[in-house]
Amino acid sequence: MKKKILIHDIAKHLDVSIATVSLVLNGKAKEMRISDTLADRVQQYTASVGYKPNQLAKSLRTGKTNVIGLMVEDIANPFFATVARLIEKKALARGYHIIYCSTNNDPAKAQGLLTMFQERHVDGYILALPEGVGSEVSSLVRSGKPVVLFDRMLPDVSANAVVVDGATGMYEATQHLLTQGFKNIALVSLQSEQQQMLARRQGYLQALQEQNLPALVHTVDYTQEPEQVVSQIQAFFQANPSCNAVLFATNYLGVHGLEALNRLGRSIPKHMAVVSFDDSNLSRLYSPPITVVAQPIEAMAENIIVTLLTALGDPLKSTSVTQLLLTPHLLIRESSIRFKP
Amino acid sequence: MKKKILIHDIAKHLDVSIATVSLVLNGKAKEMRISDTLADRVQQYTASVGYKPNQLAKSLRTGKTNVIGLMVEDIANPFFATVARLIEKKALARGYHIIYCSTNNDPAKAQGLLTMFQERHVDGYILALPEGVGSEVSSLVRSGKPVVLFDRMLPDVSANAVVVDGATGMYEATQHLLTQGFKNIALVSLQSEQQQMLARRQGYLQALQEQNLPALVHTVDYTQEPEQVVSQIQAFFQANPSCNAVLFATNYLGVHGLEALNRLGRSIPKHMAVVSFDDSNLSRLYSPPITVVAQPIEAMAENIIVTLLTALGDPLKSTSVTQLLLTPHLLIRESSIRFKP
DNA sequence: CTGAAAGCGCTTACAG
DNA sequence: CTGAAAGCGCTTACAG
Repeated sequence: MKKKILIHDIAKHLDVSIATVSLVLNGKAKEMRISDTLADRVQQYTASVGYKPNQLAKSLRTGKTNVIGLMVEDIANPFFATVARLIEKKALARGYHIIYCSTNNDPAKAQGLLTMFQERHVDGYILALPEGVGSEVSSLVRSGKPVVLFDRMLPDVSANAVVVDGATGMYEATQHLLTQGFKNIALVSLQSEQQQMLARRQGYLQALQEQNLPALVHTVDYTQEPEQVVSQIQAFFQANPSCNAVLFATNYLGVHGLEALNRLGRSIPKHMAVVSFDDSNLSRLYSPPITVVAQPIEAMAENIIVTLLTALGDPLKSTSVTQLLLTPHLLIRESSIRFKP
Repeated sequence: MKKKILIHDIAKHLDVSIATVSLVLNGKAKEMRISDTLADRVQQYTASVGYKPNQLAKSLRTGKTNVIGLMVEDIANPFFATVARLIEKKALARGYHIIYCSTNNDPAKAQGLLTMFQERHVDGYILALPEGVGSEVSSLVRSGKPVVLFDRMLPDVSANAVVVDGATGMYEATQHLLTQGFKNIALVSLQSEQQQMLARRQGYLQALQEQNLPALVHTVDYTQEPEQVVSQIQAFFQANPSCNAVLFATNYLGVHGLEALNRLGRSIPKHMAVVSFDDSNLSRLYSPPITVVAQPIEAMAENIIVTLLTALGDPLKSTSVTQLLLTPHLLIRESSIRFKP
């Protein structure tokens, strides 16, 4: 770590003005008709001494930080972790860095983090938010800041969004179970009015309705301890002995649901057919392997970052809102195939 | 989003000098003997208008950003994701924010990210690094920046570190298998000279040596595609038919190793006893549940953040280096219990 | 107790 | 083509 070298030092050494150095470094040499010879000398020298402009000063002056704020529900959730990793990679390739935060689905925390992002002057926002922060996001969007919602939209908020068509995903998953001959299909979902949860439930309900079959929905309070969640799901299965197929609306529920079935000694798919939302190592390697509605994570990440960069590109064009609905795909595995003894 | 309000605005409105406002806001009112009455007025007013100082300007001036750079191998790896979430939470409670990055174990990428952290003027560094960046880290430490290495140390680098005693963890795991009566125990590890990998292997070797039993180590090239990793492990098992117990040195290897055993139709623990490093949902819920060497993640996160904050507190005390070796614990599950027909 | 002023390190009109 | 100067928004000696 040598002493930090400043633009002033390099200007002095090269015997040119600070402006010249700055202009060259910011690619405005041509524009300002600085001679190629001089520009080259500046480039050479700055590279040789490894000069790095102070980003703080630069940001203060230009109002740009090259930082994107990314808010997820829980960074330790494999779905969000994978999206985060892909976004980070793609953003980095475009010169942007990512600050992550987990909201844990707490609106107060999400609000605090939103404020923090503003204080840090992030250039753009990528958000998977809990309910109850609609007005904050609306004013953020109105202020002209590039915002992309993902995983879930917010009711009454007109912002860019990249989400998966959970309704169709669940509709197809339910139809698949029906085709297999199951008639008593339950849905285990969250006690949440989040848009993506409603959509998933909606797909399930529609498929059953079309066949005039009864629905059976159990919602779990996710603020409880994991242990409680498991026993709650256990109790639900015990209270509904005729139910022989179940859809878990999130991978979080899938994990705890499998544990519950385990404890009850119900074998899959013999006693209970299972489909979960989100693919994972667990689903793939479980015995039997679990059928899942897989989200197109790579495509989500790509679309999120492209949408955000577009908005960053023309801040004035913020009047037009892009909302993308990506199609998930059903990965059929053993857990949902009708058991033939 | 109203117009951004500045310290100048509030000074004018209160008819005091900018300095007064700044001093009060930074808790130096007493020190500068500003009257309580005035101080209160300032507090009241700034709170009422929701004034937030521009962090960029503040940082430029003070040289402090309240940002900590966290570098992990892969944020989508459950171990690192969990550590990251805990660190984020604990840091936030102390007023620090986290920037994460994944190195993917690539020294060039790690080096680039290190430079980026410096450009962003992070106040402190929390690093799980690949091999080959020792000199960069050494000069960082020498420059007086607070650094905490975790998960793995770097050879010849004298820096704060919080790591798990993998040697003991693996030693105990191997002993457990020996106690169960297994004599042909293999280790599947990574083609890597990273310190924590060497330690884990070392624990395994020592346990076998004490019993005069032969070791059987297979190392996997982790830069390959997942599919290749699986088939490589498969081939290893096929080439060593007498091997009836295996230790996987990371959860990444555990996942692929289970897949390999699956494909070979080897049942656990009947044909092959299994122990993996790192606990996970998969290990817990697998059939049979997998015995693991679990890292004390919560304790790691706490010690990391405390060590870093201590270093941030007295930058001069950077002469003393804290290196913590935490003890992992063996969670014995069915996968390693000698099969009794 | 308080105000005027320098300075953190940069970018960018503006005038030559 | 290039230089002097203002200004991004703050903090903090320094002088009163």
